Amino acid sequence: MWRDETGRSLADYPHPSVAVDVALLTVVDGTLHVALHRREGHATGELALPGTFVRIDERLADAALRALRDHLEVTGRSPEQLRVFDDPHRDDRGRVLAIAHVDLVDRGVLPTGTETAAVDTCPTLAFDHGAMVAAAAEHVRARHRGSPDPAGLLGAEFTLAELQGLHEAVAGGPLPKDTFRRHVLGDLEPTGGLRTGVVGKPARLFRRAGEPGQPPV
Amino acid sequence: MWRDETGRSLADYPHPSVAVDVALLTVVDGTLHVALHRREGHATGELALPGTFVRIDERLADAALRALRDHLEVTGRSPEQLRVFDDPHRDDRGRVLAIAHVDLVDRGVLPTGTETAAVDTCPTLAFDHGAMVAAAAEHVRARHRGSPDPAGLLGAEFTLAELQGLHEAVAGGPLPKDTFRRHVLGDLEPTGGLRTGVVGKPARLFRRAGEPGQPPV
DNA sequence: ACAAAAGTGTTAGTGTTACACCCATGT
DNA sequence: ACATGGGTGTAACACTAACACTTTTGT
Repeated sequence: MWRDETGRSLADYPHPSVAVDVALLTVVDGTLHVALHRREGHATGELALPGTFVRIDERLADAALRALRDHLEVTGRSPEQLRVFDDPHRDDRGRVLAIAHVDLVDRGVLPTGTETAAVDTCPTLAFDHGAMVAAAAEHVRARHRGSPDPAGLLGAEFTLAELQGLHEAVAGGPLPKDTFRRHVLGDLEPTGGLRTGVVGKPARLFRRAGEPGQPPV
Repeated sequence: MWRDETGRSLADYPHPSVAVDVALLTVVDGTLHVALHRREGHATGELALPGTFVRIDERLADAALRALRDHLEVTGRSPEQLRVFDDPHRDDRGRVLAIAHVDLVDRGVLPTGTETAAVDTCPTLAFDHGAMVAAAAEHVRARHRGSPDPAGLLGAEFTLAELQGLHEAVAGGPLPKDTFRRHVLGDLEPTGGLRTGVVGKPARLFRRAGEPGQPPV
């Protein structure tokens, strides 16, 4: 264990606690929602993002996964770091830095009954979690403007209509059909399959370019 | 002071220390450089970014300013948060999370004799500071692709040639003159002044649109 | 036959790139 | 006069947005 010239280790100096919070976004009824839970312990009953304190030997990503597991019973995702929230009074238990994370998942990975709220009409949340939700929504919206289904919600194969539905839900409004198709087509390749069975012309299936599927001959 | 049900405060739980590090970028000889210093105390003699531990009641921005003042004698800037570096073994004194920051300043604000290194051919640095420099360079390059002189290095008035020189230094390569002018012209307004005295046609002076100068009648 | 959904042709407008050239000044 | 650096005209090309249309299915 390292000691400084006065014999103290790093932990002997007073320093902020560190928490992670995760804005787990999902699409419900065609609009972007965030998964919430009701706090127990401190601030009992308030709606909040799943979060936890970072243990001394834990990576941020692992702490974020632990928060999702403990508060929402969700596993196996990979939240992305957003930024640090550092208002000295954001938590009245003491000085706590919070590192906000985001991820976007299919509704199916949330246990039935999980509480969610639309990101654009979010109720008051504990701490500064409202600001985190806003930052998270802005983040995923920016990513979805740049590439088709960056979070891989749709699985390996999907139709252009399914993809457009997802992007409209994320963006929070309708997108023009023809422009949207031509915009994303460059990043997709047809699998050759068709989605059939419903009324209307069968839709071609696509996958993101450069993914498994048939490897090139 | 808040206590949990076992009578402990937050500080009684073992938790990571938190540091800030600042990649202070500047332009030297037409290329993007980063200001460095030689460490004293732990890791004596190694080249590193200016950094410091965050005090328990201090905001990240204030800690970053303190690091700049103590290690580089630079004051009055406003570094921007980049992201958290959290490898558990990045500091052999114990568990230390580092929140990297960036800023871009005129060479003139650095005391003469300040050590700098070109970001693209950076020597080995202490901790994971090499990765921070790479992230910082990518960040300012992205910002400079989007708007003219976002850091305000050039002051209130400048010619298009001066602006282009700055952007070429940041980008790390030449930019086509005519395209560059037309690209930035939408975000600038002419002040009416001319830069004269040197050989060649006098250059018009510009300012960023929506800044002091003459207020509209 | 008809509704529903997929998919395309076309056009107008806008932005990008690069070539070439003209303009105003100091020496 | 001429070198130096500032500034612009123009044409090819690509991208975007919107309209209207054709195609292929289930009922």
